[in-house]
Amino acid sequence: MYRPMRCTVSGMLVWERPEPLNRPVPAPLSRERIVRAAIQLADADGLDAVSLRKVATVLDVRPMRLYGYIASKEELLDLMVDAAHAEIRPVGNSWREVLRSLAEATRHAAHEHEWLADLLGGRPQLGPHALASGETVVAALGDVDLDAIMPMVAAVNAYVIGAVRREIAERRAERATGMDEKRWQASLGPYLERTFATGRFPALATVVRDAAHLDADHTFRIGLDFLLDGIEARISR
Amino acid sequence: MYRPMRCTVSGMLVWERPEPLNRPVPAPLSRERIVRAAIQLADADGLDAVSLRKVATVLDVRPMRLYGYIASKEELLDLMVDAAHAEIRPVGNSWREVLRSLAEATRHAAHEHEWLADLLGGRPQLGPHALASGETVVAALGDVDLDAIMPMVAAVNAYVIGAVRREIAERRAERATGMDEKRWQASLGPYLERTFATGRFPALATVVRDAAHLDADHTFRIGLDFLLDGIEARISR
DNA sequence: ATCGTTCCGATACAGTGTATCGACCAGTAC
DNA sequence: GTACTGGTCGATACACTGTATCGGAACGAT
Repeated sequence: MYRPMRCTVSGMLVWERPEPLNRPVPAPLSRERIVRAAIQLADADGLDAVSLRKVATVLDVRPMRLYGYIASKEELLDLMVDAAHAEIRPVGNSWREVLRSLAEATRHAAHEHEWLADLLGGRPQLGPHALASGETVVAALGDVDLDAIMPMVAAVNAYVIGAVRREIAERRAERATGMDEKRWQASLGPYLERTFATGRFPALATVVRDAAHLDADHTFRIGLDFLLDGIEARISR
Repeated sequence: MYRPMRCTVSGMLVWERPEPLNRPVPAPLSRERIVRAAIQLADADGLDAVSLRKVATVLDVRPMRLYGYIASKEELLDLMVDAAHAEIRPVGNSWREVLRSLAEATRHAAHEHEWLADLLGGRPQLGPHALASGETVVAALGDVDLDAIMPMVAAVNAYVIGAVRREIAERRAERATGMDEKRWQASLGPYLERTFATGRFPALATVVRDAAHLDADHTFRIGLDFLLDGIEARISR
């Protein structure tokens, strides 16, 4: 930017040298661009692929430049999580609809950004978009007893975080083994089979072998229904 | 070990040289010792303090030695989590007692090993101790409909994971700010106050300011009660 | 004694987050 | 025009990470 044009490469005068084509004024840096670049990397190759150097490279900038906008990598991760919260917009008329919508929207966001599962619940979420989600939910719970609101929302959030984490963890495990051998029987099936064959976990073996296996959607919704039913029972008491 | 004793340091003959004092045969390496060392580091300084080099140093061993016992750092973390599951021994006679015990025991373990909160739910837990916990729980649920067991346990586990994560995250935030300024009003209180003063989150502000604030124990138990109530309603239907 | 074979672990590599500080800039005074 | 100054920016450096590689030592067989 401040650098003087001392680049008379190969002796050509300015008049002969063609205008540099693809060197428009690089869009000025901003937290938003940084976070977008980081999210793009994380979406593509997972959270481990997010390094300040790679982010800087994507933005065609030197790494230390980023420290003008964020104080540490952790802050960048916080910003990423808050950006994800921008996509979580619960809707609904009753408290039950809103809480269910909150849960589904969070799960949906984690499906689109698997790295979110690694970050959710890891640090307090106080960014503007997270607070906006909270505001929407709480506002829709206007007819609920004031002291009951926090516990309700906290419980639903806790359930969602745990459920989504396990879901994503399993999805990754299946991808890691199942990609190689079509069915995820590859290494987990046999391993469990062998382990159960030892007879040390008879009850567990029975459940895993004989009980109905629900898919991820149903499992999530059943747990959520448990919770919402329990909440309903308590607040209408 | 195989190295010949070529260390006639300073020319003293064997007869004059004192026996090396604190060099007993180093207890033979084992996964258990490695995991214990890793847990010791994590308990003391958090998960980030666990590096293969530091673990090796604690065991007075060269880093690459560890790869004879584990294939990657990730495996070490898996072993740590399974070791933690050894301390999770749910008890109880009814399904409700057992599930509550499972939840409380998991929470207790995470309080003693905060790093557990970072790892819980991050990967499928299939180690022997984790399976043993599962076996205990499932065995105590013998009188419950077979197809209902998995969803029940999964829901409780999901809730616990999310609740514990948030709890530990908040505890850390309080420690980080509160240690410096006695009360955690240090930076969060004022920040929230300022944010709410903008009037953009009126409903949230009302709840945070006017609603009763429960402590961590109550919050956890209330959410758990919601869930258990909901489960009870469904299975006795 | 010599040759394979095996396996251990020192070294090396490619990468990380970030502290430091020299270089360079605009602005001011003369 | 020149000299100085105050402040900012980012190249370099540092300490550290997980792990691939492969020279060489140890051992069994010939």
